[in-house]
Amino acid sequence: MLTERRQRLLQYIVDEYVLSAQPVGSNMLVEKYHLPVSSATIRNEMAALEDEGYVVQPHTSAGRIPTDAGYRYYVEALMREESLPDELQQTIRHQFHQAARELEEWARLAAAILASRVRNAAIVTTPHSPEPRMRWLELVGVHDYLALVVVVLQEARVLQQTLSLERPFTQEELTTIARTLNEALDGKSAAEIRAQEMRLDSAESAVVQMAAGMLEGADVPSNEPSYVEGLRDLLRQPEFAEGQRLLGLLEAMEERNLGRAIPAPGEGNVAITIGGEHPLDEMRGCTVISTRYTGPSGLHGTLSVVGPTRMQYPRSVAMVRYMSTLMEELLRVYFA
Amino acid sequence: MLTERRQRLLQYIVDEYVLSAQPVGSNMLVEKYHLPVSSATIRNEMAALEDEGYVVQPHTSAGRIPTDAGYRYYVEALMREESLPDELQQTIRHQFHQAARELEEWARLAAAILASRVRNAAIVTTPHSPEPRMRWLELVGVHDYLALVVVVLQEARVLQQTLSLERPFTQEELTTIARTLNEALDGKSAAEIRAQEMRLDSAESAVVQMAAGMLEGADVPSNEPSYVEGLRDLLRQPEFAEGQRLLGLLEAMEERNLGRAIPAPGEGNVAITIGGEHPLDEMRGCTVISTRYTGPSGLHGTLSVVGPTRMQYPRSVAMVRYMSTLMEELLRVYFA
DNA sequence: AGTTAGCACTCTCGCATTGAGAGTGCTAAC
DNA sequence: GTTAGCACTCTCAATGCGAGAGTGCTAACT
Repeated sequence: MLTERRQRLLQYIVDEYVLSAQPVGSNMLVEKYHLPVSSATIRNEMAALEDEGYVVQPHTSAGRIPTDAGYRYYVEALMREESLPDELQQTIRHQFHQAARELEEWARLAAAILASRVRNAAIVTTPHSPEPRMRWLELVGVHDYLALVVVVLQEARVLQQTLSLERPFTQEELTTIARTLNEALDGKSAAEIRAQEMRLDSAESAVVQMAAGMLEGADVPSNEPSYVEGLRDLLRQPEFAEGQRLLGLLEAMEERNLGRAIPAPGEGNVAITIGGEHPLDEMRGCTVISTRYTGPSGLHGTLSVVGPTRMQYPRSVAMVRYMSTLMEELLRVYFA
Repeated sequence: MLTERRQRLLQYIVDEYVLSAQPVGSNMLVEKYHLPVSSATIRNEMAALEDEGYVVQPHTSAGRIPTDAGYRYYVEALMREESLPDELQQTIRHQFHQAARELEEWARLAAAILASRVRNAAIVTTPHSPEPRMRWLELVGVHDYLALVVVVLQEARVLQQTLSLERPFTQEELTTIARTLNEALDGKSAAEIRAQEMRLDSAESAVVQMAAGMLEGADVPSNEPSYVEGLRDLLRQPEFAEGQRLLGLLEAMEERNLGRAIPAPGEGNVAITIGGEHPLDEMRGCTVISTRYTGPSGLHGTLSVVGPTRMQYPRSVAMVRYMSTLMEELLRVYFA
């Protein structure tokens, strides 16, 4: 447990370093914050903080910068949570009301706003349900032997897939099949569809199989549509100036799934993963702040900010939190 | 018009520079290519090439590197077009046959393969038609006052948009409206729909308006879904090592539309835009190689490779060309 | 006229040196 | 517990230097 004074000191160091990206020295702190002690005292205290592992100096005779543990302490104990100014809330709200009334569009917009406000990358997944249920099914012929299977989920998400037919079907035939199946499958989940006993001819059975597969596929994390915005802002950070650093991050974000890179907090919480706490090596040096937003009937999605560990924590947390409540509000109204 | 020897020389310089990213000197050329003249002669010739504007030296006493004009000459006159080895063609073909039979998936895969083979970024737009036509329309209720309008285009593309209803509608009512409209609108373009005289109640009219709008929106370039792959590879190029260079490019590619950054060649041609030939400043230093692939009934899309001007032209052109014919073949079969 | 050997010239790059500046840790005194 | 003072360390920018690369030019050769 740190003394009161060391806590304040750590807080100053983090705040300063986040702002300037420069190691923070004792003199500077005394002057800037009008501390009632001399720089020598501060130096003693900083040495203590270093012993505890909260700060390091990049080299002898440089100021201190926070370690991952330092940020962690800051986040847990020192950070005072901000709330967004009313006018900013209004501005953002306004941007949403100007946007089209589409779930996808909202997610994209949320990512864009988040990224631009925290000046880092943001990732938002569109709302989806853990157990997607069928709302509507349609078969549209592309040509005699090929049909498009269009599935609408209860969560107002539309999936499509192509189905090869074993013999020519007319559109009338397809429509008839779709109508029959629609009645049988309405509101059902993939598991329920597969469990259901039905008398089906082979074409119908193929469609049912495909529909069930589509439902199952819809909840696989890699298929969760997500929007990444603000990579530019990330590239602008001095941490990524050489570009090679970002390369690893990009690969981590593109290839493997975001799911592994981004922690999934419980509802209402904001998860903060700092630097070395990440399971992925490429994410060292990065902090991810993420939360989960939920809507009616199990619908949920994730909002995250990705940046260097040196990031504006209070502001980012406030933004993520606010965007989350906003998305939840929008979802409630949408599915009124 | 360059003499035969100077042409060869330019070709060597381009080939070498593309490979090594280092300025090319006279001695090196004589040795590596066993030229029947001395390095002094080569120096004279290179000075001449420099006068003509095809090469420059980054500083006195460095070798020469090609200018944009040099690359242009190379592309026009010197480059011998490669064709892809049969086995590579087979490999690629195989990758496509393993993929799902979806237009979107094909475009994504094409971008990924293109990028990985030329080690640069690749952009592929999904096939779309210049005048999209209605194939199918469906209305799915989300709740009493909200419905999803799902439109399937003839090109097997599915659009969705949300429609606010002025009074509560049951799903039966919605289905009836959709059925009526389907008959009236089948195969029609946005213009034809708007021109058509119909007796409609206000709900039907709202749906028709929205559908027409969706059709129109589908061909706006900014809505053309496109897949960008291989940004990693781009970042790996020494030209973009500092990262800030790429930043401009990323912005150009994200914000304004790709349409402006990417030339649209006539059918069957491969357009090559080199460095300063680009209208956008951010693209200086980059070459874009792109072609258009076409399918049945006016369907078309674009395949492009984006890289530094120092790029493997023959190989890239061959890849782009091959992927284009492959996409065309796939489209033909798909819409058989 | 074209080619070439020879050579002076120029520029980059890596390396070591230097001095200023920043910031520390330590000690001894308050 | 605090602090003044000071030696110490390390970075950073500037400077100088030598090696190396590659050129352009000239004069001689075919």
